[in-house]
Amino acid sequence: MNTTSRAAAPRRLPPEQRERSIVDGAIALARESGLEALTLRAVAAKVGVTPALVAHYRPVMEAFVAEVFTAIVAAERDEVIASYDPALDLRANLLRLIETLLDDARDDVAMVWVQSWALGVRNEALAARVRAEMDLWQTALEELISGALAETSGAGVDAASSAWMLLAMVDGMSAHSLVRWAPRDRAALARRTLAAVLDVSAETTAAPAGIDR
Amino acid sequence: MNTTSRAAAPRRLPPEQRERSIVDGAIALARESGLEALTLRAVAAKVGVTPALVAHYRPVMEAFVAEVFTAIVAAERDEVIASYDPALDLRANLLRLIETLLDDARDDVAMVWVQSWALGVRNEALAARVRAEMDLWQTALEELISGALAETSGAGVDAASSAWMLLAMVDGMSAHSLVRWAPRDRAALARRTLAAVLDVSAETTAAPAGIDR
DNA sequence: TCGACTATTGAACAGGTGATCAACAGGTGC
DNA sequence: GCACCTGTTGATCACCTGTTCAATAGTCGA
Repeated sequence: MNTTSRAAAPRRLPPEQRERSIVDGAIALARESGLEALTLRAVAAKVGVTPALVAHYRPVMEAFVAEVFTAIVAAERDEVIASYDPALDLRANLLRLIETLLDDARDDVAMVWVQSWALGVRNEALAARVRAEMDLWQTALEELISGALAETSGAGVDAASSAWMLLAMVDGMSAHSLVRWAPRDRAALARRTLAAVLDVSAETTAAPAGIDR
Repeated sequence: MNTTSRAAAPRRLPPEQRERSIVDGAIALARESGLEALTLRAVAAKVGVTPALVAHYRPVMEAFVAEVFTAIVAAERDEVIASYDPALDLRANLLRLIETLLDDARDDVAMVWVQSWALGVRNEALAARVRAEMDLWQTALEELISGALAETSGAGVDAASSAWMLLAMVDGMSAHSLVRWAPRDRAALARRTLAAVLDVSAETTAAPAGIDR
């Protein structure tokens, strides 16, 4: 009932099925305990097989870590981006997006990201995947932002660098949350973050909850 | 001429001197290769002594890592804060500060920070030190920012949350730099970052324009 | 039913980690 | 010059890591 959550799998599975089982187990493990917890033996225990079998399906652990990273963050990105609500304007959607990314419930993915930057220093395969995923985030955000700027009167604001700043800010806050260093009101911070990035006066939203001063 | 940069130390040293030698070696090693490289044997090799001697002076490695972290980032903070130039106004000083923090030359300290967040998940002693250092940064920045806001017309901007955002943004960019994901012009980004945090129109040069909505 | 194919295992390897401790040896005081 | 004190070492422990490979055993087709 702890780490060995999955019962020992049936003795012999078709390769595709076993492979999926191992990859899924690794993804679940990384979500729970971070990318650093992805050891051959830990994955094997999680899935209920021998370390040698994990090594059989994923011979190079470094590459496996990179693969798991991509699977996790790509899924998250798809999910977050897909939660776009056409009924709302772009600015409201952006705010929702930031709130989602800063949500405590996403601390598992935050841990994966932070560890990916640290591990990327010595795992170049991982670093390349990290850059690719960040490019995708940057592109997606830039698109949303330039749309939001067009809605409001955001002339003179560079959407690309806004996206860059937004990513940096969200990622920085994620990193901080790993050591539990966070401000009291994350929602207020999300609004302030958006305002800062879109370079508008702090209180645009007519403040249903005044941010304070 | 490589990692064993220091010649083997004289056979027997007074404890304070030996201790300092070991701590200094560990700090140098962490700067070069990150906190994760701080192993008993690596530090010993760096200083030119036996692993057992390192363990003798620092019996618990986890605590030693936390200590080295504090030494490195506290020194950096002191240095950066001390480079305040009274001849310039506060905003200019803030800009210089951001530029300094984003400078490539500080990638070593950036690596220490990012690894500290990742390691802090499992090293609570380290996490506590990290929070303490971040508090000090936050306080120092908040002071500078509130001063800058008083100089210019920064009414309505909350200095505390500005400091928070600035830290997040700088830290996020540091994390990104570890996997070499960075924009071309860091100086321009520093200006844009400052403008965003102080909540002023994006292009202070071009559009001193009215902040609309 | 039996053979072939192959998924899976157990065991071992070489290398890494932090930590411990009896024994050695340099320096100082007598 | 000798003895004590203690800084320092070498060896060893238990445990971790990824990787390899011969041997086992499940399953399917003939």
